[in-house]
Amino acid sequence: DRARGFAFPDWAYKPESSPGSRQIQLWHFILELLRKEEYHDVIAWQGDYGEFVIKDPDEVARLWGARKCKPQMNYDKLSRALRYYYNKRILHKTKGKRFTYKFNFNKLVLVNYPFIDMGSTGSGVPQSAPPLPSAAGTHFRFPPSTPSDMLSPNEDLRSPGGVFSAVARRMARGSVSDCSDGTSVNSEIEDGNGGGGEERGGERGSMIHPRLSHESLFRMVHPDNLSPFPVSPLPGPGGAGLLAPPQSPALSLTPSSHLPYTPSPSLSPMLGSHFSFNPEEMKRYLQAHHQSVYNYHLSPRAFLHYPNVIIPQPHRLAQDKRELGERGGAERGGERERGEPLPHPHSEPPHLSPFKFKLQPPPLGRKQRDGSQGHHPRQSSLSSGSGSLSSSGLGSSLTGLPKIKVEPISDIESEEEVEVTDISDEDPDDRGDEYDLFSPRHPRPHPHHPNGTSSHPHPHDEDLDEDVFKAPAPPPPGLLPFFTSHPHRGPPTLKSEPAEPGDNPPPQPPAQGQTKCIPLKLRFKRRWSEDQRMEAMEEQDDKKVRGEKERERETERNGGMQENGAGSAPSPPPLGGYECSLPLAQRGVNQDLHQATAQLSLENKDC
DNA sequence: ATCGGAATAA
DNA sequence: TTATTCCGAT
Repeated sequence: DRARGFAFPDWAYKPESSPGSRQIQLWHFILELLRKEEYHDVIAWQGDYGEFVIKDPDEVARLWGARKCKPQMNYDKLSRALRYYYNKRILHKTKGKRFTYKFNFNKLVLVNYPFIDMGSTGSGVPQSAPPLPSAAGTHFRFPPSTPSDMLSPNEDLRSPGGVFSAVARRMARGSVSDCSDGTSVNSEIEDGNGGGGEERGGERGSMIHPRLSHESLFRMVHPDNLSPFPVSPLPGPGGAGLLAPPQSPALSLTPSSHLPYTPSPSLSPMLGSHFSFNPEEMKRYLQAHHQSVYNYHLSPRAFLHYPNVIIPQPHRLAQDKRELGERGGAERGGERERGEPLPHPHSEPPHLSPFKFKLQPPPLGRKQRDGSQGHHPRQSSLSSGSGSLSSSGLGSSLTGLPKIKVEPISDIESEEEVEVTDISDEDPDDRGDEYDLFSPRHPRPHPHHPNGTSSHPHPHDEDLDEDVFKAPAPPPPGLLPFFTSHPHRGPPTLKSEPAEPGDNPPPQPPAQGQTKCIPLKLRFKRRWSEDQRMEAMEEQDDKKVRGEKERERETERNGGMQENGAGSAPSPPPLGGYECSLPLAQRGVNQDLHQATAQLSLENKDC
């Protein structure tokens, strides 16, 4: 079964119709390659955070083809697949840079996947490298009776030899090359017997906790065994250790900040109620980002996995700021703030920018879809001063809503395009489970950002990445008003139902401006560029806040927690000097590459 | 190079 | 559903 032999956790595989068959997805594969030094001449992190360059498109294609047993694979095809990620917002293209794409790692990832270690070990890793999942972090403590028991007390979790390294090593085998579906070939993980072996020899010796199973560890991180993040476990080359290469030094909440990385989102509340973390930090972190979280309709459910995490409530930044200042220390654990949803800070009431809604044929083959629909409105477009969406029938019918594509009429930039996808046909329960919350499959954008100034994509577009979003929990049936036009003018805005004081976490706050409701039954897909602009704005705000409290925070940081200062390399001087150091052991690298490739061929023999 | 529609596969 | 394949457009 899959239980024992996966190179990647389940979520990394696309569920295939056929039960036993799951295949690695391209982006995981890419991440995989990016992790391995052997392939650094083929593909490597480079440039901004999350950015990577395919140095040898043909080779990458070849490798991909090998993995998928598609000998006819070429870059043209591969790139098409990559382009499909654009709308999924897993990737986007770095314009102007050949063969350069950018992963969508971002703060949302952090919010959703706090276990990702934002720290760094200081190894010469490119800024563009993503953070690694890690049990690291000083705030993190393994509860007794968890796999942590198996860890030596002194083990520095952050080090390459840390838990995740072990996990990763275990998970890693055979991941680079098999035409398998993850059900068969990769089953040698636990015992390290199988075909992989590439770096196994080296790893073997350093294997720290042989008894830790991927599963157990994984569950530690993710109760449901659903990792949101590419814990893609490719063991690093040789004994170097798998964490060696891609440690990201640079995942900061505010990329433009001078801080190497932000204080603590690295706190890793991964153990459910067992973990410990600095509430203050977490709070700050969350507060700094909840806005965007909400804007992106991240369901508070996402936090269910982290009981101690205060579910962010919509606040105004200024307010947050104040609050932060006030509460110096103690935290009331699970208490939540209940703030009035406020407009997005930087919402400008721009002139109305009409959208036109392209109705898209609803996906066929869905239950209620066919039979019940009186069918979608036939308007191909409509202008909306505000909330005209309701006229689309959204307000009255929860089902049978057509897919609509929203795009600003006035804006030539196709990047402003917004797509609204109806999901009314989905079973609300489907999204109920947390898995979905982490699922990369359901991009959700939000209303067009009013900010008109940032319409031109800067060449140096800040690397404000977005992540993939998940639809929020559906509101109690029957309570859905939907789009309500707001008295104010402004771009069409969506409104969400005010939270029921009771149990249901508050739905999304306005994404912006005097925005309102977002039909919970809608999912949005939007291009990054727009998100980025949006994020950029938020970043500004963050920075503002940060700046004012910088000193204070500095103090807190040092006092309240050691971050990664203690155990391992102090804040590494990470940035810079990676690309330059790339052409290091060209020889060795190539050798490794050959080796790997050879092995690849070997393992693929059964294609 | 890059993009994305269309048809199709698994 | 996620690619794969093909391909015309930019």
